[in-house]
Amino acid sequence: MDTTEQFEKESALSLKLFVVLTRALESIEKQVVNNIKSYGLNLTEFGVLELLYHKGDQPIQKIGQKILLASSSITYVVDKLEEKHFLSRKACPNDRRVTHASITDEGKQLIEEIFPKHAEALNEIMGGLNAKEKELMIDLAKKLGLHAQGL
Amino acid sequence: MDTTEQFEKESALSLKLFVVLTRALESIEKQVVNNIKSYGLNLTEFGVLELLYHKGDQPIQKIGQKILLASSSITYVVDKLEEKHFLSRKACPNDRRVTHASITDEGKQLIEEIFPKHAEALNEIMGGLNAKEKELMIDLAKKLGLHAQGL
DNA sequence: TATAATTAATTCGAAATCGAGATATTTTAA
DNA sequence: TTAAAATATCTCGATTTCGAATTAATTATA
Repeated sequence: MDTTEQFEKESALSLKLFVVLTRALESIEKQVVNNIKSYGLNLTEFGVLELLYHKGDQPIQKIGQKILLASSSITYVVDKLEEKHFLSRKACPNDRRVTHASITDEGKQLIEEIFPKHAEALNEIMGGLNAKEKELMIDLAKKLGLHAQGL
Repeated sequence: MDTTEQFEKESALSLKLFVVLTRALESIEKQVVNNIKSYGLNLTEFGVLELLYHKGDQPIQKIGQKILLASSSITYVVDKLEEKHFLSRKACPNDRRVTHASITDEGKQLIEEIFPKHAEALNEIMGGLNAKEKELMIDLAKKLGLHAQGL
């Protein structure tokens, strides 16, 4: 096989991988969203609350980095969660440009209720793979993500 | 290891897989979107055009099934593409409920220009994995997606 | 120190997506 | 054969996300 052919084959694989991954994640997310929306949250809101619950108070801008969301979008999501009383904004004493988002007791209570069910549902949704395969896929996804991120 | 412990471990893996996959695909899509938007298309529009180019005319509703989009959203996307003269609607002679979407010459020209570059870019974006790993991941993603879809 | 560059959060308008409901047509079944 | 159920598309209003521009505060630099 010459180099051109080699390259064609590799490209076809990359394309295929992209399509298959996209479709798989669409199906998975559809399920997850369904589970979470019965608690009045969307996936982004859940992600933000979960982050605050497990990692503690965060500068608003840090949240955007972790959830991969534009700064204007975080403002919007934090507004929504604040309206629902699941988090509160707290001025940062060191740097007056910064606002911290902090999960409320009500928010904690919600996450403590949702999270185990979310984990269980996710486990069913991911039931197409066994433990070994999941570990394998985690490694592959990490490699893939790291490379793509660094471009 | 007892069954509870087993289950906890499996759940943790599922959770991790979900997070890692989501992050990876976010990074990948960000790159792909950047490449495509320089041609005035978003990812959905590109997907629709590409489908029509490679699979021929399609009933509007079929498009939604393949791209995983709500019927109201397809109407919107097809409107956009029609405005840009990349596709046209054609009444179905057999079933008057149905409208076919058909790629125009202008649309074909665009896809013929974009697609090779898209494939090449995607190949770089996916450069974190070698061919064997890609094949492996394709299989895993297929399994995962099929199972999630069937729930 | 004064000025310039950077950073954090917000506002605003536009785009993309959804779900519920409407309309037209076709298919099923009583 | 007619009435009921199903199907395809579209309209409409609401939600979520984005990018560009704005404001305020901090840090770097001349």
